[in-house]
Amino acid sequence: MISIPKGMKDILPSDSGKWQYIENKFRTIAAKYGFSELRTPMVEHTELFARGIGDTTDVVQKEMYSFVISDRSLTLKPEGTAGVVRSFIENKLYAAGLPAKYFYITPCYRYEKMQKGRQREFHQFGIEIFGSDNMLADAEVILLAYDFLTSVGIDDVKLKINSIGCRNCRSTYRKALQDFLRPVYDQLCDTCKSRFEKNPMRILDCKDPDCKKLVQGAPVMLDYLDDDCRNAFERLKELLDIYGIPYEVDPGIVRGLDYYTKTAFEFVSDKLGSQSTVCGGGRYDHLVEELGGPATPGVGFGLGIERLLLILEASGIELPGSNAPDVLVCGLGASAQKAALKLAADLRGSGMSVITDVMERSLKAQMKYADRLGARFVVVIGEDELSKGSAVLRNMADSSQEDVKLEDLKEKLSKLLSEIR
RNA sequence: GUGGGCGUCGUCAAGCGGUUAAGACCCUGGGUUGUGGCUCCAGUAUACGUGAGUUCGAAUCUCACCGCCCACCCCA
Repeated sequence: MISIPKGMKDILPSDSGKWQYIENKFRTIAAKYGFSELRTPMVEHTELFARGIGDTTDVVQKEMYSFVISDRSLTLKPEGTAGVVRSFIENKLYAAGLPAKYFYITPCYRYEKMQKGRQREFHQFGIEIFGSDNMLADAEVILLAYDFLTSVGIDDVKLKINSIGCRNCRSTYRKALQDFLRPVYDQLCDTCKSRFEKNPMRILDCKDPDCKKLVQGAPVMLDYLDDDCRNAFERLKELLDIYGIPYEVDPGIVRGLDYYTKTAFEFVSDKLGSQSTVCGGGRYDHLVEELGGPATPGVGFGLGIERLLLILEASGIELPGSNAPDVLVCGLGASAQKAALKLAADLRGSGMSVITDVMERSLKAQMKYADRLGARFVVVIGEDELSKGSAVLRNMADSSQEDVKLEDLKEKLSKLLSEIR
């Protein structure tokens, strides 16, 4: 047997309804806020991610699905934003006027070790707003995510926000933090030693008890923001209050992708094991420019669909979206079968979901079949009914049944079905 | 890259040195009623991850490999 590659997951028929529901919900909400879908290819030039995400990040250094074909190095997208930015620039979408608002739904690929809430192929949807450096844009991005999560019934995720400043404040802060830690460098744990140069802000978040002690009293990013960035952060908090979105300031939020500036945020859940982030995003004021476009600020989020489903499941939230047919039509005997098949086609024509048996099994077996599929009604046509020009209509929910004239059946059924829905 | 746990019918799950390797669910057929869900009867399976080793004897013990899961790291 050839099995699925590690880290990949089939989305089985028993689950695909949930996926469709989630995707539709997101499309609907995104449209409500004026976002349009932008679809970009699965594969981009490796360089796009190296420059966009940052070539010192873990994602780029060791997690990309890259391959060389015909002397070009290509990579399966590890996240959604870079491709959208590339397309925005390449198609000169900025010329159509700003702000520009897009959403996407896409698989992503990262070569990592599997664990709860983490796969090598995973699915993400997200939004981006280009052209606004105003916190109204950041707040709208967060609002949309919040609106979405609430609308699918999730009410216990926490929003954590932070500002990691612009380039200027960040480099002064970085220095200050390194200066603070340098005297105790030798006492840091091994991972933190390697973080010291690469990503010193992560040291603040280390779980090692020794490191925790050592970072006591360390400088805090928020104290190093320049006036502009501090005002922006205050403004963002104000706007979140206006929208009535609860949040908590967490100076430990440091997005792992290099392109972020100022606003960084995460929606976290305690139902995800150690991968607690279900949605993450922030502002990236230089990404468009760095990738060769006109200086254009941007802000957006990405939300992990698998993680969302994990939360929903752990919360006992049932999603609508069953594939149960409306009716099973059963014909007993050759001429009744003929009538049944015609009837089924007719009913489908009027929009109902109709099953007929394709194994010519007994009535009893077909009833079981209907039950297993969750069919709401069964129509039985036997020789008796056929000669009377009628059929038996059975309601599976309450086991009631009645004779109905064939010509009245369609109308009767659609009436009953509309009552149920 | 580093740790820890686990691999028995399609699924769940007993068995822990000698068993015809339980049981339940699912599935199929049938009884009560041309008719499901409840009930009763019957039926179907090449199930001990792979390979070595220990032993008179291994699903049970040892080792290796493979696979799955979880955690570190990182992130959606």
